[in-house]
Amino acid sequence: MLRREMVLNEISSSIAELWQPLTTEQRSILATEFTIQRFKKNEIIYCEGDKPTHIMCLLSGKVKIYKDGVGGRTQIMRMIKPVEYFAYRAYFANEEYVTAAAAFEPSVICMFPMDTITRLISENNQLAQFFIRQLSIDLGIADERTVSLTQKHIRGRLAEALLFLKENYGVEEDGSTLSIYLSREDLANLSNMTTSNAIRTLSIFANEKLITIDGRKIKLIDEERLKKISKIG
Amino acid sequence: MLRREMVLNEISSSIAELWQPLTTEQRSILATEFTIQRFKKNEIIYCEGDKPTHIMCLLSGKVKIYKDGVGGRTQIMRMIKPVEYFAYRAYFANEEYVTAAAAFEPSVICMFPMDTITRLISENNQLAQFFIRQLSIDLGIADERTVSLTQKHIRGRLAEALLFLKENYGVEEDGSTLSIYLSREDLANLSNMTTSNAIRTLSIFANEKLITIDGRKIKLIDEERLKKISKIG
DNA sequence: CTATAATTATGTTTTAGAGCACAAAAGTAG
DNA sequence: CTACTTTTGTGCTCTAAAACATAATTATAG
Repeated sequence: MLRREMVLNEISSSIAELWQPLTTEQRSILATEFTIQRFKKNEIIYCEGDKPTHIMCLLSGKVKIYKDGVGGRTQIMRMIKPVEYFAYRAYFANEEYVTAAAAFEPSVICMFPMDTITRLISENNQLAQFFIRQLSIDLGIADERTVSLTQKHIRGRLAEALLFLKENYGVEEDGSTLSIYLSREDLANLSNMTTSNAIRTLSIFANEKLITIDGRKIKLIDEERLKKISKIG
Repeated sequence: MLRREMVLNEISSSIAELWQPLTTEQRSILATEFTIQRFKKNEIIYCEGDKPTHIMCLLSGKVKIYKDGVGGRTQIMRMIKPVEYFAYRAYFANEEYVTAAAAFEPSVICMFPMDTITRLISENNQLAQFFIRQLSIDLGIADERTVSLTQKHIRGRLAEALLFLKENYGVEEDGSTLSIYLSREDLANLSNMTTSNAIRTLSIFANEKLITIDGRKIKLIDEERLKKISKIG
C-alpha cells in the first residue's frame, strides 16, 4: 500500500535513531502494525488518566504535552515537533498518563502498539538504549525546567519560552519570525503565568524593542538581550 | 575480602531489580569493580557540571539531589534512601550533571563504573529494561512535581513535602514522628519557599494541630487534613 | 452579513509570599 | 565555661504577580 510505504519511508529517513537499530525483520513487523491518525487544531490526542497503548510519532504538525493543575491552571510540559516520539513514558512506568496531549495545529501521527515496541526492545538492545538515552535527556530537561519555572521572574520565564520556541520550531524565511503561532494563553501556560501577564510582558518586550508583535506573529529582534533576561531570571 | 562480600550481599538482597537480571558472570564483574565511599553529614557527593563516571547506590544514610538556581535559591529535586541508585542519568544522556548531590546524614555509597554498567546493559536486556522503567517513573514524578511546585500555594506545598517525607523515609516507632530530621532551610528548599515561610507555615500547622514540632522532630497528627491541604493546593 | 464568542490589550486593585530586621535558642569551637 | 556561629521564631514592610474590570479587536457560527 503506497500510503504506508510513504510513511515508513518518512520515518526511516527522518528518525534514524529509533528505526536504524532495527533489523529488516523487525522493521517489517512494525510496518504491518502501525496506524495513522489525523488530528485537527486543538484536538485532544490523549488525556490524563488514559491507559497508554501506543507510542506516537508526530509526522507533521505541532503537539503540546500539558498538565492541568490546581485552580483551572494548565502547564505545558513539553512540545513535540516532527519527527519526534512521545506518549511512551507512562507505558514503561506501568502507569496511566499523568499528562495530556493536544494538537496545536492539524497534525498527523503514526502509532505503534507498545506491546510490540517492548517486544522489539527485548530483542534489540540498541533500541533499548535509544529509550534510555531519550528518557535521560528528557529527565534532565524536566529538572532544568522545574527550577526555571519556580525561580525565574516573569520576564525571565517569558524570554526563555520565546527562545525555546525559536530553538524548537525554528523561524520563517525572514530568519526571525517564530514559526509557531501560539495564543497568548498557550504562551502563558508554557511559561507559568497568567494570560494577562503574558500579554502585558509581551507588550513590554515589544516596547523595549526586544521583539515585535503582529497578532500571533512574534519576531525576535534582540536575541542577545533576551538570552540575558532569560539567564538572570 | 569480607567487607566486599558483605556489601554485595546487602546489594543483592535489597535491590533485586538491578542485581537480579545479571548472570553470575556479570555479577562477578561488578563485584571486582565497585568502590565504597563514606560521606559525612552535609558533605557534597557530586556537583553540577561534574562529569559523571559512576552509578551510585546508597547503602545507608540519606541523600538529597538538588539544584542551585537564580538568586542563591536552591531546589531539592529528589531524595534518595537506601538502597536506591542515583547519579546515572547524566551519563546516559551524555551530559554533565545538571544537579548536585549531598548527604543529609553520614552515608555510605557504593559506586560502579558507568562504562561497565553500559557494557552490562548491552549484554543484558533485563538490565536495560530496569533503567527504562526507572527513568520513566522518575520522569513522571518530575512532571507531577513541576506542577505542584509551580501551582500549589505554600500550605499545599509544605503539606505535600511532609507527606512525602513520611512516605519516603518513614516514621519512628511511635508511628507518627518523621524519621528524617531536616533543617527548616532544607524543608524550604524541598517545597520551594523561603526559610522564613517554612518556619512560619510549620508553626501555623502546629497551631492548627495538624502536626507537632519539637526542634527538628516533626510528628504528623492529622494526616487526612494534611492530604486535603496538599491536594487542594 | 450579523450576532456571539473568544482573544487581545490596558488599567486598577488585591494579595501571597519574598525580604528584612531582630531576638531567642541551640549548636559548635576554642 | 565562654564566645561565636548557625538555626529558629516572630513581626513588619514591600513587591511581583494574580485577580478583576472593561474595552477593543478578531474569530467563528448561524
